[in-house]
Amino acid sequence: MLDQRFVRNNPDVVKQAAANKNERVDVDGFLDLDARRRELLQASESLKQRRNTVSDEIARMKRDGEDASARIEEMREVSARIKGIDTDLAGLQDSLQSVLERLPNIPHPSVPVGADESANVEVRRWGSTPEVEFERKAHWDLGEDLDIIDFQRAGKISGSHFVLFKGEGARLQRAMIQFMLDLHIQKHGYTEVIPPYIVNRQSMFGTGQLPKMEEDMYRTDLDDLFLIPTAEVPVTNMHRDEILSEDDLPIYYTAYSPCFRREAGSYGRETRGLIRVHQFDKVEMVKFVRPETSYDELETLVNDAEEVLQLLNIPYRVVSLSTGDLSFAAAKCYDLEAWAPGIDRWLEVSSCSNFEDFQARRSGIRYRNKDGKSQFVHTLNGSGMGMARTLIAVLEHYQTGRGSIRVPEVLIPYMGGLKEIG
RNA sequence: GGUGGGGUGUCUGAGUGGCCGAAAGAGACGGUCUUGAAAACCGUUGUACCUUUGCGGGUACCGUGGGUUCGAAUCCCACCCCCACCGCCA
Repeated sequence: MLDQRFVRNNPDVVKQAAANKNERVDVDGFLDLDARRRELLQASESLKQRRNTVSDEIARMKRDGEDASARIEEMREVSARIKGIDTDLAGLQDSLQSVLERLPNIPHPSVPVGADESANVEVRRWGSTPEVEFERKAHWDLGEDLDIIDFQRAGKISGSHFVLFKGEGARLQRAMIQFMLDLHIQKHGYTEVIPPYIVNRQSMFGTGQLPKMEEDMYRTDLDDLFLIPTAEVPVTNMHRDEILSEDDLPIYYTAYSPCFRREAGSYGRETRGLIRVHQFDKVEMVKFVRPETSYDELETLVNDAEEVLQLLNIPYRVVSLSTGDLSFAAAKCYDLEAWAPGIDRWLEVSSCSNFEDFQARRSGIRYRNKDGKSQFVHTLNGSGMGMARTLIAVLEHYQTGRGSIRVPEVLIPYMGGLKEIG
């Protein structure tokens, strides 16, 4: 959420930011409501001041045994007027709030301006795919041939775009999760958490999924709870409505969780196999930091994510998302795209974002600085990595001419010494 | 699901209709003392919003939302959350 006063004083900045993010917002309507609100507020507050003064007077008169009935009668009227104004005011506040919570975050000046992903800028590239003398298979064929991924039965159990991993496929996935968590905990200094995977409405609002993305999430109607689309939600909300001490910062958390996404209306493009599924596993990293450090923290966050791919020896590129591709809450975002040689394309396997104080303001995450003043922290998060797609890259990259999959060096200990699948 | 207890500021915790934005303690910050530190003592210390060029002025906030009242942290209603016990399920 943006600061209301900031919107009032910088309407053009907000409009431009929204336009660059392809969001339709009614900033002028907001300014209108905002002006009317202040007018009513002043009226209400000066009446309340009068009421408070006279109420004190009434109290005094009663103590002194004087007759206060005339004043009481007068205040009865004043209170009625206040009530009327406050009702209107509450309506205005609601409208104002709903505009405000739909205003997207302002992109950082370093973010390339552009309509969509075609304006994204490649920042760097790492690794290479060795030439092979055989035709590489796509992961869906590898998965079926080796009997480690079962799309058919997943469809029967749950529906299309669900997956079932089996045998060494399941173990490989678990090994990757374990490896990533250990890396972030031991080498990068993150604290592991296992959060709830089902969260309430307020948590979804805090990180910015609501109100915009309600259609994209699974909800339990009876309790009005949501299945998390990413561990970012529960982990960021750990410190909702808290005031942290400056000494606590920065805070780094990493969490494994399954992620649930309805992906309403997003099919049609190539989404076969594991590319876009309703449930996948992910290791997430979340940071709470002092504002002045957040862009440096973003860089190290990306580096932490990159190291996963480097250790897996998967070629990838780092892309700075353009304004049009940037999510609602993000001020800046780098995607990590791994190369999948079987399907011959780059796959987004990680997204690392700085939200600045956008999420913190929505969810009341502050810290007390050295001067004793409380202010909003900056929050960041990044995947390290998203499992299904990273698995695609591993399968397609490590396949052999014999149809088997070599186990990446770093995963062998996590696979009980197994060096090859199939 | 039932019964009982409870949600107050950064924290602990008092307060049951007006003099309560709220005692007390802790913490934090500043000072005195000290070679330095600790202790002791003194002082300061909530947030948001409106208004003002500034000094300042004002309003609201005691889980959330309503209600009663001239006036609510305090009384009434509903809801949410936490704790304990019981029931049910694993």
